[in-house]
Amino acid sequence: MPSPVSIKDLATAAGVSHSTVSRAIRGAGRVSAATRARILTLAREMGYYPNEAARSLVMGRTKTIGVVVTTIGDPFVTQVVNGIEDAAHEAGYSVFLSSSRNQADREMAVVRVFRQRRVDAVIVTSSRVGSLYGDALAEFGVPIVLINSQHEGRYLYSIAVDDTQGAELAVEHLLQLGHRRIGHIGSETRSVSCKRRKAGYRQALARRAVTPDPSLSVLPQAANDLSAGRLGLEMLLPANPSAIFAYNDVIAIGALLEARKQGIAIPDQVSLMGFDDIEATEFVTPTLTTVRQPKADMGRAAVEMVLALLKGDEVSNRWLPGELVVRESTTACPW
Amino acid sequence: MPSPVSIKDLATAAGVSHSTVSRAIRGAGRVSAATRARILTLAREMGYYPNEAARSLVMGRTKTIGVVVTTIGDPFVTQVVNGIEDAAHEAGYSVFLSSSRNQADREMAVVRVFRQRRVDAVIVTSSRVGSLYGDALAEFGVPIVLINSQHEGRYLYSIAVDDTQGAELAVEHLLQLGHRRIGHIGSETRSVSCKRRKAGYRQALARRAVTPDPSLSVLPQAANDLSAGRLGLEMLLPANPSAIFAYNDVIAIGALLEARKQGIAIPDQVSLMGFDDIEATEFVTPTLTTVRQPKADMGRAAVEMVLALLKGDEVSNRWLPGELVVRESTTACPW
DNA sequence: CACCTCGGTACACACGTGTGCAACCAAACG
DNA sequence: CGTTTGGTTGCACACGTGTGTACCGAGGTG
Repeated sequence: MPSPVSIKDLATAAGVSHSTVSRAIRGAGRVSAATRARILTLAREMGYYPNEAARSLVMGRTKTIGVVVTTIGDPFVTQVVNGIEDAAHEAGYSVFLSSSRNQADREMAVVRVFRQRRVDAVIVTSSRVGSLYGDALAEFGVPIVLINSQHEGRYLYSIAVDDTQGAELAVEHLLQLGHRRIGHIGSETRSVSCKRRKAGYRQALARRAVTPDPSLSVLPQAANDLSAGRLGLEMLLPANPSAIFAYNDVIAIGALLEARKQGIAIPDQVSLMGFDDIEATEFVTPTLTTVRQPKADMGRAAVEMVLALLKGDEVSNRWLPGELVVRESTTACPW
Repeated sequence: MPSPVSIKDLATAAGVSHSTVSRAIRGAGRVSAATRARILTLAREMGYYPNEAARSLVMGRTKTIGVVVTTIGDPFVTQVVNGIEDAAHEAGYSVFLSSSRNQADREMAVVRVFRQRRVDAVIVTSSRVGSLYGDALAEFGVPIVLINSQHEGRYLYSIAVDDTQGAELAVEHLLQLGHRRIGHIGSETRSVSCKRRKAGYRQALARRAVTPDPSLSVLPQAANDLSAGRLGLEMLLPANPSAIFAYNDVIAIGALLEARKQGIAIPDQVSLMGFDDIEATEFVTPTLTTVRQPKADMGRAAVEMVLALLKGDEVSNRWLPGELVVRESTTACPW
């Protein structure tokens, strides 16, 4: 286990002072081309890699972004992190990944670790960002960007999908297929974005002068998983919808499974749409029509925002548009 | 943007030297209980968080693990990273996440970054670990643990699922259901584990004295995705199997979709199994019987191995057992 | 020739923390 | 009271890197 070669080792080997080496490596400063070339080849030969810890210490920055996720298992989070990592890598930043599991103690621990590590910025995906947690983050004093957060704060910046526009897109698609009795299954656990998607649903109906039927809009009391979709479908059936727009894909898939169980043909009897475009939409039968969230783009946008904030630029929150993805679960209204 | 409070600020505030503060914080060393308590409460009040970069510099370790994945999008990788992050967090380590995307230049860049950051160890998930890449990693001089790698090296440590045992489990399940003509769809792109699973398939058959039919074992020339499964099913149909064991879940789902397209009822006409237990197995219809890889456990095991290696312990490679998960896609042989 | 300029280099300090060693102090002991 | 002892604390250095400043030599100019 040979200890890594330091800038001093390199300096002695090259017969110069360590400061000359530093300038040669960084490319900045007045170093003769000859010396510079000699140092660079020597560095390669000796396998010199500048110690980022030391560099961070003197520069007062770590070139590091802390990313908090509730759980990496969430297929949505996964793609966002993908985009974050990609953009961070390009900008020369590294990513610390930590999951909070929605546990208060874990959240506090993550903040503490990030403070100790002196991350230059923090990106939080899909979290509630409880008040306690948010305060701790804000007091931290580094740029914080939230992605699809349920939190609306003054000192926090955010990137999110345009829930209203996305929902309008979805419902407009159903309207164009001739549907008029369009049901909506909401989500209790994600109230902010749920409210926005419901607003989009209403606006799309209003634009076509379809009077909304309250019995066509349900809010199952269940966790944000398949069961909410199953329950939602049951609640919706008495209202006799020809199409259903679910809050998200998981709920839509839950409704799909329940429909199959009850012998309801999708899309022949009822058209069905979700929101998010998770991977599983392609695995179910029929494949699920949905509104794609530009997940990787949202991750990239978060990094861009972080970089702008670090540069001291003024930035404002961004809402990225959703994109309609038509698959097999929607078809013309049979009536 | 107040710059973070340093150990010196705390020392002046407490009226002691910074070394006393250091000892008080770390708990080690001879400091009177009174002074210690005073410093600790003061630290809390002033919001002091020890700078890990400085600590790393003087301690010669970073309490950091570099994790390389091909892509975070892979649902398998996701769960492994989950386990890694969890175990690392418990041990006081932080995780640098980087994706290589199976691109040589990215792989080299990742190694370079990890060297600069002086990570204490590296964990690599599901990679080919090309020779170039592997050499660069080995020269790095820190413990390296591979998870489900296709690479067999002398200086590299590894954690993997027991492919042979898992495949035996799968085929034994089908045999118990009365199947005798059991087909197998392999994967070209992951030759090492594919070979092992095929061996397990053969051994299970041999134990029940079922003579293997070569036409029941196919190796579609396709990427490791749904299309391989579709192609595999087509290749297998002429051999008239009553059950199929696919190399993994994605391939099995591909076969499932193709079967539906061709009007073949699963499981009534043909039983179907995968391997891995990815999330989508619960979303397809029928839900997919499979062999679960203990993904999170594999991640945790990798961290344990890393910690042992850092302690200087002798360690040996580990194969974790797969676990049979029976769902709807398998049933008794109809013949 | 003296002076100035400018490119190249070294010296010294700083960043924040851990730690060996010496110094100090109080108490106990002779 | 002097000495020893043991527990607290400070001093100084180290870790690896960036950078302001000074030094030095060469070349140009008056």
